[in-house]
Amino acid sequence: MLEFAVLGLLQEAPLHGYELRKQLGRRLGGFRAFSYGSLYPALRRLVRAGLIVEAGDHDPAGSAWSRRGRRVYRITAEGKERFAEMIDEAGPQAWEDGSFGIHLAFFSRTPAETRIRILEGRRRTVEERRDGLRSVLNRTGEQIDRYTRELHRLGLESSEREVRWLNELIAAENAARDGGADQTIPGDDAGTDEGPDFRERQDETTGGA
Amino acid sequence: MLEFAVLGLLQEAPLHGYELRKQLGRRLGGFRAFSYGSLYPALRRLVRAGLIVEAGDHDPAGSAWSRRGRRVYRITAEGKERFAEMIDEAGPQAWEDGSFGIHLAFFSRTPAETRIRILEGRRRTVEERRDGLRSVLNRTGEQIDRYTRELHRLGLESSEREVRWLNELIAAENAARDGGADQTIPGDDAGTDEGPDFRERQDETTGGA
DNA sequence: CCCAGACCATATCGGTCCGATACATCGGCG
DNA sequence: CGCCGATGTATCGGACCGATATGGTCTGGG
Repeated sequence: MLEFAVLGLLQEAPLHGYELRKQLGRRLGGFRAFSYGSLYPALRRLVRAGLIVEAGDHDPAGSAWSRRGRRVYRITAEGKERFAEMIDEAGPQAWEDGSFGIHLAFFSRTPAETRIRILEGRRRTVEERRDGLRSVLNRTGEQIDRYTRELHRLGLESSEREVRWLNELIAAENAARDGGADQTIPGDDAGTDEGPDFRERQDETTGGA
Repeated sequence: MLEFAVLGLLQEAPLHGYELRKQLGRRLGGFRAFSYGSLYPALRRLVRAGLIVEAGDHDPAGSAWSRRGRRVYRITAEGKERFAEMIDEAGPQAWEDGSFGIHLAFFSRTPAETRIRILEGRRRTVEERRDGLRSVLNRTGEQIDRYTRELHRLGLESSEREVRWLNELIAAENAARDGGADQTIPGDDAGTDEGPDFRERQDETTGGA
């Protein structure tokens, strides 16, 4: 997953580790974060696989200095190929929370068809969770712990909200496909849906910013 | 974290690995899940540390059979002690998403004082994330990717929602402390708090699907 | 009656990722 | 001038996941 994200970012500009991590954190909006303990080994793996190369130190921002010790990486042709493959391989794991966010963060490099496939897969996942929670909350009159119940309630609201959000995105994708290059989200008529709010699942971690 | 959860669950009843995992998943409402690859080694660790012991196979449900091969664990006195200590040690990591959910799932075994400390810590964490996202969304007119932006929007809404949820819980804790044994969530007036805090409390049901 | 398929149950292995930490350099600020 | 905070690379131990292996037991259908 990290490797996928790195490949995606390097496609836009050559970067060094430190910067890569910051950008990634920003891009994912705290949805997921990666530590150096993951990043540096990943970079080495990617170099070994020939998907990226260590480039000379061109400071991309054109700043005056060229710090010693920093290693700037650039994506190779094989890297771009591999990235495209990975998008295409987008399977069930892609709708499982962590991967979903990362895929979404690189959606502009993803064919529309795949985008919809991923969004719908994610929706299915979240709907299942939502239904499970809903039935648990409805079923039991009073056998479960109050705090557990609150956790369920938060989870349910989150799922409902996320489904709604996904419906908006899916509708926008369809509209864009049919209509043309429209970028705005339609008024709403994702319909069929309910209330407020979302929430992610496990993980999440902090985030930069 | 897993060890904490196991200790918490075994405090209610002796269980074997498989059942432990199911209960844990239910209890956390999908908020977090643990795999056998984590669970079994954890159980061995806990046994080695003397916090739990392998008990004879009393089928707790009183079912007729007593499956061969299953290993039922019971918490020891040291285990209970350790669990209490762990609750007390609840530090910053406890408001970081994963741990928060687990702590909350065992809140009924947590002293009210600690409960509030954890809830407020979590609120602080979420508020920071929320504010970060909010400023990112406000600041940039049009420099970031549409999908990234959507991710941010979802994150922001969930943070806002969670802060509100936390405020309800905190208010309930305070009310319970002042008032008495009241279990219901009061109208609301966490006071001193940020912005728009109205909220309808309708019972969802959401009809549909 | 027997076998298939679903669920119960324990266990291990390889791998990803986190958290802490170490160690340098650089730019300011008092 | 000395210290601090950000920049930057790197490693190590450990937690946890996902796939997989290996069996046992229950249920039901032909």
